[in-house]
Amino acid sequence: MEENKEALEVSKNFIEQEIDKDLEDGVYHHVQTRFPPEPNGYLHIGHAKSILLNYGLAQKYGGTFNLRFDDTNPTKEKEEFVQSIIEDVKWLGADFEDRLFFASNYFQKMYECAVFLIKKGKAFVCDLSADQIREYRGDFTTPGKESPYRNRSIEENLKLFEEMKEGKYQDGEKVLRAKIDMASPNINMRDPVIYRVAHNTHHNTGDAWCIYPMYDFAHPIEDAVENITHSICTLEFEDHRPLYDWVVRECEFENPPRQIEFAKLYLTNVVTGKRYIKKLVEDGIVDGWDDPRLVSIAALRRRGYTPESIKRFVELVGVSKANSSVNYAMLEYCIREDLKMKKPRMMAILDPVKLVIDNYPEGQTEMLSIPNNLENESLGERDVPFGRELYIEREDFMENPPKKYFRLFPGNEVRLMGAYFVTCTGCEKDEDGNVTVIHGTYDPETKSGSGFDKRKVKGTIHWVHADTAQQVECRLYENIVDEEKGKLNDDGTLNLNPNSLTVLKGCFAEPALKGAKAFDSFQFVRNGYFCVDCKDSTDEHLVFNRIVSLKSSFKITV
RNA sequence: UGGGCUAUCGCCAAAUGGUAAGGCAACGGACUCUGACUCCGUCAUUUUCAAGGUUCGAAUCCUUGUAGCCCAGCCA
Repeated sequence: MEENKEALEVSKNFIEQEIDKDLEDGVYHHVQTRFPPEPNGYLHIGHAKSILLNYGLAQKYGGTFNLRFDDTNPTKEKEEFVQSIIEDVKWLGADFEDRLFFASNYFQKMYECAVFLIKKGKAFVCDLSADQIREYRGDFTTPGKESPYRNRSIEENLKLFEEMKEGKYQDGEKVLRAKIDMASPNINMRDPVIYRVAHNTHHNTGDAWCIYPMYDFAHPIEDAVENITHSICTLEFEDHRPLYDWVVRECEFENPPRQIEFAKLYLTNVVTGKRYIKKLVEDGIVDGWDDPRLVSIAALRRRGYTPESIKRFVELVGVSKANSSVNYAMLEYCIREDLKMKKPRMMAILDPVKLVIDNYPEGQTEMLSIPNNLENESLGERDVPFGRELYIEREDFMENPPKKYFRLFPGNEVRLMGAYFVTCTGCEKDEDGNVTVIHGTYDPETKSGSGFDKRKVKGTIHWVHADTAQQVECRLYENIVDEEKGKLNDDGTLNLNPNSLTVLKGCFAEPALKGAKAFDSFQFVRNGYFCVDCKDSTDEHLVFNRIVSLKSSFKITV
């Protein structure tokens, strides 16, 4: 038993090892993490990794986790996104309690920090245009030139910055820059802009400010103000770490936070990246941010993924600094794992063909009690009507079967799931040779649950009762992108899957799904797990045994 | 091309100088009232990007290469 426990214990990831070290060395005495999204879009599976990682660390170390909106750029941010992000983070189970913060609520503090830097001679107001600043910055191989405004007096800088704040200048006319090192091999350290003028209405602060701090200046301050210990972000910010450290040092914060970077999550066969998702949504290629073909949190939720399955997925994937692309099959595995014990398994027929049981009394209907989930008795049973005429899956019958075909063919006996054994006696066809009706006979002795064991059958098929079945429309969703990492091709195109949405009409479901209004949209998961569209009213899942295959791709330009 | 980072099975990923975990996928086989699930087995020893070196011992240390990712926004 104890051995088992140990085997199950996952080894610590590199971030946890770093935290252990910090705690041992007394650098920090607690752990405080945060998830700091900019409210400029919907969250996706990649964010889930960050959210669950940060929340998980806080939990493991007995610390707390904040949700903070990094809303320092009024031109991109919207209230709509704030709401959706809050909803998604909560749904994932990352409990930030009452610690919901906005970077924009720290604008005064950031302003004071900027003034403090000016007074220390560490920041200056620069009149160079954006283009000029770029020229002065140099490039990878040539060092930058110092701005002619770099050596203004502290008094002048203070006055000018105050005027920037008061709205005396147009957008782009002046900026505040940190005074660091124009010759640094790290371009981020070449006197970076830390405040710009932007006469925009902010979703939170309205028109209170017309100067806004840049990420590199704002983020370390946000972290420090919230007493964050470990500021976890993605790899592309590694080059910014020296600047992060510069800001917290020069602003003289006590117990400054520490930035640690990890590799983003990429999934094969999907579009990650807000930019591409946005394009797909705006071009109407998908139906919205929660279209089940996407991997936004909202889409995954609608598609039937549970928070637990996503959490499990993130744990399985692990954390490292190596750029990698996780196989989509891993995500599917996680949802199958989660669903197979928790959800009832009901029957539906996607491609129906009638099966008539000729020796079953005409007009008779009986209710069969079928377990909702054989592996989890606590999910109970449901009543399913059974009668003379049923629908079964077209591919569960073959007139001339190949070897090892265990389902229905003339002379073969199979079990109707939860019901009786039925032997195929033949079929009717139309003039084109398509099967229209299959005939069979059943054996009353073989009723499910009766303990009948005189003979066995190799195949079991699902069915619905023709008279009482619900006619439904099924939407089969595949991933929208059929390409590694969901990234752009060299020619600026994305490979899309033409069969990402297949609408099947004339499908039938058992009556128990009657309340499942949203049955009009459900999702192929893998090896037959389908779920009803969870958007509106239900989260029922169905089980099936067919696989939909991918076909060739077409392209769109993004 | 300057700087930063990374490289371990088809895909993730452990191993912190002591003799290559685990999961996904795949493939066998058993079981089966869902061809699912479950179970059992196989899956890095001319082995850790390559080539040298140090060491009793190297994925781990050193040297020299190679490949990939990120950076020249008044975005985050």
